[in-house]
Amino acid sequence: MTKHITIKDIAREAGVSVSLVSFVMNNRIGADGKRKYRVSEDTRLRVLEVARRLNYQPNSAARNLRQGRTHVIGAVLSDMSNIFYGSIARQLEDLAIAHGFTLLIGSTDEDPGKFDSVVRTFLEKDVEGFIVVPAAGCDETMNYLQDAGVPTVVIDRHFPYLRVPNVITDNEDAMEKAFAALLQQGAKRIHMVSYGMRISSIIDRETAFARCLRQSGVEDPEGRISRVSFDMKPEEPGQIVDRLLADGCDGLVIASNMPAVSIIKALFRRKVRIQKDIWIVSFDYSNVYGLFDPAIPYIQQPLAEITRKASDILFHLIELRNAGGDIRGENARYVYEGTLIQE
Amino acid sequence: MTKHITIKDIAREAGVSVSLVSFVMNNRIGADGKRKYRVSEDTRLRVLEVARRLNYQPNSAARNLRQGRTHVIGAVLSDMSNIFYGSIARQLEDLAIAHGFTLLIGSTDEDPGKFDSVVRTFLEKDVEGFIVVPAAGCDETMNYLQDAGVPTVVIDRHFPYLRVPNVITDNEDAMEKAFAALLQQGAKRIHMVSYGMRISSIIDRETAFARCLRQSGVEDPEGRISRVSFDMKPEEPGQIVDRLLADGCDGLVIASNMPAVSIIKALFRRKVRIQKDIWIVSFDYSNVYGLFDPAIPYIQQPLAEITRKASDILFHLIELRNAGGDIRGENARYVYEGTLIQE
DNA sequence: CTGTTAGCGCCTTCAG
DNA sequence: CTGAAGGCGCTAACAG
Repeated sequence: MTKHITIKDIAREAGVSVSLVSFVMNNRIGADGKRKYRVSEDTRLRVLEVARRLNYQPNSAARNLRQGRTHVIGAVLSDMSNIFYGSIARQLEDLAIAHGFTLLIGSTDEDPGKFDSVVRTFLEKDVEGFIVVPAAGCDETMNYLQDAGVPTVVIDRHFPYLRVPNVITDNEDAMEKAFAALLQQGAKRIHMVSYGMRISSIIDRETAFARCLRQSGVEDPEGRISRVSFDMKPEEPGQIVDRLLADGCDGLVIASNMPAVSIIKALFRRKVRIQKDIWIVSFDYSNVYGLFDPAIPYIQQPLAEITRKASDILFHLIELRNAGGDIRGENARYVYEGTLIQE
Repeated sequence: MTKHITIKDIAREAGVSVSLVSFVMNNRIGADGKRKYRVSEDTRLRVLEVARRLNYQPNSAARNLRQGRTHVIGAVLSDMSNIFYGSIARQLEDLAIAHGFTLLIGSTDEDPGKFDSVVRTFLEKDVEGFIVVPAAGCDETMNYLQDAGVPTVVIDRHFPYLRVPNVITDNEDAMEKAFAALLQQGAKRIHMVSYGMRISSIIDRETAFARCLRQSGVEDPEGRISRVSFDMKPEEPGQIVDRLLADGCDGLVIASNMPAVSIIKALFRRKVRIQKDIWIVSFDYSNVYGLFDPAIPYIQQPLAEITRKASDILFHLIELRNAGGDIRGENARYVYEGTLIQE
């Protein structure tokens, strides 16, 4: 059992008072270039020396209690074992560190119940703010965060009735790019494989897809959209592929990387020649796209920009709030363009 | 700025003392089926009602300070945007929640400097224990954790000189299985692509590979091992593949999923027919393996068992330590078998 | 069954 | 430039 060293121990050892130790430890240089506290160089060095010798570790619980701050933020994501969210988590981690914060990460599995429980847990840990990917049906929790004035930024999706800052990709525009790529390949009978989840990113992609189809003279776009569930059952991809093939589909947009992998495998097993018998364009990176000739193009979201912007906003809100401001009402929306990539 | 409700507010509102409120909030039922504190049902309900009405949120900083516990553990991993570690992180998250803990996750990028800085940050946040994937060269930090008696479990790798509990896959055995699969396919000239990092998992796989080769009559196994760096440069895979092909390689073990994807892509671009001109067996899951016929077999590590065992041990150590025990010296080692999977 | 009280470690005014 | 002292919110003796 390690006995924890406190500033008291240091004070005794250095022959000064606890407050002096505290002064030394927090002697940041203010905006005016002057030090916050005036301590003689002599005692400063002595205290520092003792602290190092005793291997002093400040107790954050005490500091948190005293200052009402934790320097922790929370990221509430869909599932960090999915590479898309794993990358987001990783980038947010680096950004948090750069701002002197620590990042808590929670997965919701697109379940509003889990979403709520992650948020409550993090709130109990006194996170100072959130970056969230809201699950479908989590309105109540989001409203709570908004009403409570907890600094929160929504990414990846938008929430029409929610007045919080929002950073996303322009999904309708992205779909138009994907669709155009298929047309250019000469695809005549284009289908889409989407998610059943009613979240804005997916809905926007579907909306744009339907519009594109109509512009190509298709009257019933809905008949060209197949949907898989988030926790994909093993038989789903095969069933969908059979339906697509029966309909003579020769061009396919897939709305996300997870279903893309499954659909591509199902096609592969049926000996369908990908990028020959059927042209595919997908959303979000997967390492399988490069294994075809030509490679499967995909829409790349500017995750670096998105995470960057989101964390900038969040840290700004946190500052604002700590300065006593009311942040409710801050609800700017930032939309970035996706890029069609072909490896 | 939300005014925080404290037990004091509740006490005033409910007309009782703060301690009674505290009793009510912490009135867990002990192992003996009896409550820890005796509070009349009447006041209990009244307090609970007021707490709910005022939307009371306990202040964890104060609680942490008082009890010296945070109910937070840290996972120090290589890079959570890699699916292998992302899955581990995700499973550890669920296990932590199940034990009433919250998980902090940090990435090291296999850099001992980052490793150290993540550990220090988490220590400052008063984590109660660690599950770590040690980077090569992080001995100093690990020694510190060991000496300080911080509950720590090492996974994925082992550290010969370190006396902390360890949960890993039997990598030598796994390599034997992988090698046997290649022999069975009739491969005559077998190579290995490995990582340059000197971490035990990789070393063990290389050792077993060399042994297998020698048993097949190859005198210079080292000449059959190519190594890529962790932050793989774009040209590396192509250069390695060219070397393999020049040597007439017809069987290949790849020591990890990340290089596997790159090597497979490089072979693909050179029109080498995978599982025909050259047989591949890999380690750890990737979704590209299933896109070949037959699928590329791979060694699957029992991550669920490993994370489960590791967290069981960790929570046990934490309990022990909180009961005043000295946990230094606990250094059991648990080794699980990998499985050769072919989709 | 209920109330009083003493800190947990730290920061920060207020005096000297 | 330095020291003393109060208190952040909560828990756990200790009294009643």
